[in-house]
Amino acid sequence: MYNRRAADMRNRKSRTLGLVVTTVRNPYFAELTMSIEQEAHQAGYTLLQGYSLDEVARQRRLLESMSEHRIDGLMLIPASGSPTEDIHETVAAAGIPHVLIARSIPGHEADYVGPDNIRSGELVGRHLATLKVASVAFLGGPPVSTARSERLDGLTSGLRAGGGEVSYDVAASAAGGQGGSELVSALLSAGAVPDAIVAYNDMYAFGILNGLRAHGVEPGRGIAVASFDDVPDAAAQEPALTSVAGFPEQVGARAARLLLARLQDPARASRRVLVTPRLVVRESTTLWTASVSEAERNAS
Amino acid sequence: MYNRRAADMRNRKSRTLGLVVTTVRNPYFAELTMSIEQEAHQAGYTLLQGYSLDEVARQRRLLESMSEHRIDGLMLIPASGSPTEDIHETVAAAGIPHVLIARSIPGHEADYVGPDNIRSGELVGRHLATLKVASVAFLGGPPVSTARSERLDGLTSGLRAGGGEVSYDVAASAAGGQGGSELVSALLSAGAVPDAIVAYNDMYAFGILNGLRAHGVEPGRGIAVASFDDVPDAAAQEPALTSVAGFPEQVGARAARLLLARLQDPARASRRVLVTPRLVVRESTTLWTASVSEAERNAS
DNA sequence: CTGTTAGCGCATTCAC
DNA sequence: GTGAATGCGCTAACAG
Repeated sequence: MYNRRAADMRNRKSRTLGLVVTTVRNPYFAELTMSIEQEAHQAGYTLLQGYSLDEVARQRRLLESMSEHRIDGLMLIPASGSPTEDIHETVAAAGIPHVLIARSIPGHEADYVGPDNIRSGELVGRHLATLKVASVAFLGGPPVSTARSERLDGLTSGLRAGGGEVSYDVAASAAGGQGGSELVSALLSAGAVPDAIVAYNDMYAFGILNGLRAHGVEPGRGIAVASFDDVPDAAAQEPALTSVAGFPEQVGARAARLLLARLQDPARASRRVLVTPRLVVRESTTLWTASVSEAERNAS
Repeated sequence: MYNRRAADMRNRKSRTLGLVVTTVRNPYFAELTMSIEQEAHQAGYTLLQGYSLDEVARQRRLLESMSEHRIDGLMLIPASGSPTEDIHETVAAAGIPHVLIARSIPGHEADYVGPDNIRSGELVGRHLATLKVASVAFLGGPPVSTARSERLDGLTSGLRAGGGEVSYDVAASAAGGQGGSELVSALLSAGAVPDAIVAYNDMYAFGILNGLRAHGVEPGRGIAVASFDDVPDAAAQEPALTSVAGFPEQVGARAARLLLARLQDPARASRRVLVTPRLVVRESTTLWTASVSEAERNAS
């Protein structure tokens, strides 16, 4: 049987790409991963995959290992708090082209593909403003993550642009390994009862829906809930979850193609590709609208 | 930087393992995959991964590609209907040790690790018999799959062993690309109203719960629903889903370790490892019990 | 056009 | 002990 490795060694390439993601437990990343594999396989590359579990140490070992294995290029969803040195000392030092996905690394110049988190946040903010929501809490997400801060920034500016007064202001609490349910408990038992909760992503939102119920608050009606990613299960929640679609297949495909393009032309300027998001409005926020209008009718 | 590929070529090894799964959209396989990666990485191997999408043609291309890349060993969740020739002509011909996971290939002698599907089916069968369920429909799953037929066989024998009379008998309909919701529609509009529906796995079961509601049947109370895998979301369903836990982390870890052991000793006899399942009883079946006792009380 | 050779980057072997 | 040659399986360049 043909030994491609020997041939590749002669040609000084490996026909192999690396993909490091944090986890594939999140359906968004699962979809992203499958999309990338499709694209890579179609282009004649095989995929070396690893999971960082969002731990920089593990990520570093994976990057070293993949660099030693001489991947031709790398796609990486950076673990939160990834030091730019880790990338430099491993892949960059070995001259391996790479594209960052979904999260960028501050101060690290590189190709990037991800959903447009700022616009995503704005979409949610404007929507909530339309509902006359007066206080919002932002819950969940890795403590340090560009995706998280972008979504939060977008949310804030969207609320303002929508003309809503956010008196309670956007209280943001990140997850130190906690799930949505625990975050809600912490929020409510601190005495805070916002009109709406915006979750970092659907995984947190699902926990938040349960957490609210556990505290006797009817999710959607008592407190509006919105989120990001629009994973398939979002539509199946009770109440169905308002979420901003992030199109993981598109993000994955464009990331893979961007890397392939760079392999052709290593000198090209680094690009930043933002996938346009779409807000999908469902009961978890519209129910709250209804309750407000009711209250208003009662008041007048 | 150290070039492991050159070293490996000299040593006639690649320190690389292959993993081919059908999809990682199913959380069961996602967990399995992550568990395998952990184990492989810890043993100093990197993982070449591919998704067959349950298509034999795609699987074949992946196996060829991985064989050419000289993986030291392979872990495979066979696409349904995989011909044993495909394995032989690719990995076996190249002398690559491999272990099959979750599904076996009839007539193919190889290491195997998976949940004990027969016992899993029996657990569900006995449970339903206890509830005095008199008719059962088995829905979903790849048309040809050892996992599916094993679960079905176990279910049937479990129902019998539990002393239940299964008058409606176990009507089994496999999924030709259809989801749980469509399968329920087909079943009900054919005039069949079983006491219980057993799904091939949780993914189908989730669709079935929705399908039942769409047809005005309250899932759990009107028709009991049980399933396999016990994915995290199973407990979060409304009603919470009775399911047989299949412990994907355990299956993955044991598969990886079995492969690593074979790499040490290629001559050893092939083994068949079955992970012991556990039935997790929840409302989707216990509600039905309640409704039956009520009906009996009313009758007497 | 077909057959031979040199070298990709290592580890192993042999000579010194 | 240190240092130079050999070969893993290919492909490209070269010679016949």
